Parts: sequence; C-alpha cells; structure tokens
Amino acid sequence: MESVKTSIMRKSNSTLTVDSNNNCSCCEDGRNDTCFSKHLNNQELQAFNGIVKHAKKLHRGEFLYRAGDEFKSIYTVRSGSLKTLILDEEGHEQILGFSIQGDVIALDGATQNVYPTSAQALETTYVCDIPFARYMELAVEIPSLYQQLLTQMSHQIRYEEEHTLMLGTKSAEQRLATMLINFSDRYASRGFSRFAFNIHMSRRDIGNYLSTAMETVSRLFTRLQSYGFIEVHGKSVEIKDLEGLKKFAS
Amino acid sequence: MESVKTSIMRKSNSTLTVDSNNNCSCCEDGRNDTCFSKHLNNQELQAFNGIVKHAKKLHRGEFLYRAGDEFKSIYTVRSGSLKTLILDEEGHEQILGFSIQGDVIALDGATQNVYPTSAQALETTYVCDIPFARYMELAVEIPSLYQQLLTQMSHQIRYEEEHTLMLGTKSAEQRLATMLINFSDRYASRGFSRFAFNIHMSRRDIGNYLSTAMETVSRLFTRLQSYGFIEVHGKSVEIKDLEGLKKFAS
DNA sequence: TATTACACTTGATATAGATCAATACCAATT
DNA sequence: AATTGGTATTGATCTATATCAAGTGTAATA
Repeated sequence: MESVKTSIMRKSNSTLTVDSNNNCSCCEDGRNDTCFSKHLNNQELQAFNGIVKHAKKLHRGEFLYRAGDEFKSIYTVRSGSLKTLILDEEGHEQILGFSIQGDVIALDGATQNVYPTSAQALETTYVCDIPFARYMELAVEIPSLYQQLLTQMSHQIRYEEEHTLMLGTKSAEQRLATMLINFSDRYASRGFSRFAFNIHMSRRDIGNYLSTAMETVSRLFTRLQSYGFIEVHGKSVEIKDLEGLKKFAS
Repeated sequence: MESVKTSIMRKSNSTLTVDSNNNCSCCEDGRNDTCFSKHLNNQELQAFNGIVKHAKKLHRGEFLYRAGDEFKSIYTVRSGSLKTLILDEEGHEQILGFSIQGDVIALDGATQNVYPTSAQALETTYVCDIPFARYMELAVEIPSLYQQLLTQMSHQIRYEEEHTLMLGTKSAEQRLATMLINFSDRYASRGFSRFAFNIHMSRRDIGNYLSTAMETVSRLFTRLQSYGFIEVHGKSVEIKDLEGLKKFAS
C-alpha cells in the first residue's frame, strides 16, 4: 500500500517562502486564521514580521525548548509537528498535545521566567520564533496584538479543558476515536485532507497522550479498523467512515 | 467532634467591607497577590474599582454562569467556593476545578461570545464581577491590566496542564492525596489553615474531578486515614502528616 | 422528635485496560 | 542479503478500580 505522505503536503510547506511583506507563506494564503499576522494592516505587518525569526528548523527528536530553559519566545508551527510534554517529580513524561502547522506553542511560559513544559519535534519541523519581550513592546503600539495573544491563550485553555473532558468521560476506544477526529478536523482546517494523513508520533506517545498503554492503542487501532471506521498501516491513517467514527466517539 | 468551619474563616470574609478606595476587603490585606488590583496605583485603582461590581452573592447550587450564556464578565472569588464544569455531547458533567477566594474564573470565555463552561456555587459565595468589555477598554489606558490578564491566563493554562499530568501519571489514591495537598497549599496562601479545612463539594464531585467513582473516593479517604496522613469526618479534613502525604502523592 | 431525602460508607463481584511475554515487522547499516 | 535495534502487534494473565447492592449516617423539615 502506498504512503499518503505526499497528499498531505502542500507546496507552500516545502518551499517556505517569505513574500514581499516578509510574511510567512504558511500565513499568507488565507487558510490559517490562527496566525498572529492575520488581523494586521500592511504597516503593522511589516513591524510584526520584523521581530519574527522565520523558518527555524528542527530535526526529529530535537527539542524546541525544555522545561526550565529561560523563557524567551513563543512559536508558531510552519510545517511538521511537535509534541508538548511535561515531566512529573519522578521524571515521568505526560504528553499534553501534538502541534501541527498553524498552532501556537509555549503560551504557558508567557509571564514566567522559564518554560514550564517542553516541546520536541516529531519529524523535520519548521517554526516561526516570536521573541516575547519584543512582541509585548510592539503590542503597546498595536493593541490588536494583545487581542491576538488573549485569543490564542483562551484557545489554549479551551483545548486543555476539552482534553480533560475527553480523559474524564470517554472509554479508551472513544478517546482514540476522538483524537483521530480532532486530527482530521485540524488537518482539514489547514487545507490538508480530512480523510488521509500520516501520524508522526509513536504508539507509545499516543498511549501516553490518551492515558492508555501502548499495547492497548495497538489493539484499539485494530478494533476501529474492524468496525470499518478507519484503515491503519503503521503511521498512515485513512478515515473510511467519519460519521460512524464521530457517532462512536460520543 | 467539632467543625473546623470557624477556624477557616477570616473576619474579612464575613464582613465583606469595601474601603475608602472602594477596594475589596479580600484584596486589601496584602495576602492575595493574584487579585487584579494588586499592581495598580491609587488612581488606576479608582478607575478599576469603578467598573467592578463587588460582592455579588450566590447561594449553594446557584450558577454564576452556564455554558452557552452570553459572555460578559470574568469573576474573582471573594469568599466561598465554586466548581467549574463542562458538559459533553451527551450531557455528562466533567468538573474542571474548584475555585476558592482569590481565584479568577471564566477566563476560558474571554474573546468568545458565550461561556464555554459553567460555574456553580458549592456554598454561599461572594464574587466580584468584572465586566470584560469595560476591562478591555480600561486596559488600553492602563497596560498593566493587559499584563495582569495575561498572567492570569497563563496561570490557568498551567493549572490545566498540572491537572492533566495528575490524571495521566498518578494512581487514584495519589490523585486524592495530590488534591488535598493542593487545597492545603491554596488555603495557606490565602491565610487559612494549611492543616484543617472543610471541603464543600460532595464525594461524587471529588470523584468526577479525579476521574474516579464516588465509592472509590470514600474508600481512599479511609485508606489515607488508615495510613495516618489525614483525619476525615464528612466534610472536615485535617492533615496530620503533610510530609508523608506529599511523599505518598509522588 | 420523628420523618424524609440524600450523601456516604462498606462489601461483593465484575471488567476495562494494564502488565508481562513472545513474536513480527520495518528501516537502517554492514 | 544478513544483522541489528527499535517499534508494533498479539496473546495470556492480572489488577486497580468500576459497578452493583445493601446498609448507615446526617441534615433539613414537619
């Protein structure tokens, strides 16, 4: 069976161009309404793009930041994916989320001196680096940047709440189904296929994220497949019956 | 055995005075460094207090807001306690947190039209009502209000992350222990006893919050007591061995 | 002070999902 | 093509916690 890798990549991701306004290609095509530059006029956009370090590259496994590092920047994902994670006192890892193109990360560090959590690339990944102190300086002149930040932060709170809801109210197989539906929605909202995508995290990572054993994740994939909702081959996932999957997840 | 109710109440709670600056009594005594008014000068404080509706009263069981209501205000708790909760598609409740004096709630609704979650009083409770639109207008003139809001929101994100960490990495008895330690810390930081307090939520609520059955919560209280960490009688909790409890929780 | 209505506790049993163990797969390297 | 090392799958068994089922407080109301 063939990989769906190519079908989930848009041209803009691989080229990572910066246009005449110094605008990220991931933000210019109008698909991504989460990007910070979305609600700025041309002049403001110039100023904003002036402080952003575009296209910082990470290799698979590389950390963008680690808990305890000095907090300097927030980031938007241009392409690729990362996991965000937190460690407990004993060093046990808890994965908090998976970030893909358009997602903003490191907001939990804002107003603190150090990052409280870590972010690690799941594949070759490009991010925009937004130095926070300079962003806040600029926000004094461009109040919509404050607004944008507040919006991002309340979205982050909403995300965490939904995650808690999922962990607290759903069975393991419903949680996996829910995760797949979320992925599907998020890929779709960024212009990728809603029905076929590759997941770049391991079964162990998925299990950690869903509070389930790795072996259970494996079994649940098989089960969702046997129900006819999905087709899985390693990292490649195809959704065959989205409506059925949604019904099953709730 | 006698209730510890009186010992956890400070005078300022029951009187709910407003001083010459129109400042909440819960914020004026310097104990509560989370309150919005903390970093304002006198003039700014006047303006801020001008928009706040102080001392809105709620009875036990009463909702401060419900998911779906038009988003108008954020709130700080002056005295008493509330639970914040979210409902899933089927109407199953998931409790997201318990709020006590000094806590800010409804931040997840900021930048949205409606509250995404609900807040319900666990006992007679007083809150300050901060109309959000007016707060944002004022923030244009007093940028530290933006700062304050960002701080509150990143704290909220941190809180959710820690909750996820707890749910994902700890056993049920460790989760209960962790919750009690958190309560202890939070009461202490607000000038109440670290070692004796009343919890106003039901066993069912605790179970829901910790992702455990009500019956299990009951058994776990008994078990923590048999270990010598705590003493429980209904709603009253006394911590007999905080260090032991902390060790056990991790 | 009885009565009622819940909230809580305790016990017995069931089960979803964890853990342990073996095997299979897959991609990189020799 | 064979070897290696990680990753995933599958099976067998175990266990923490849920569920079901009585009872027992306990706090409000008549």
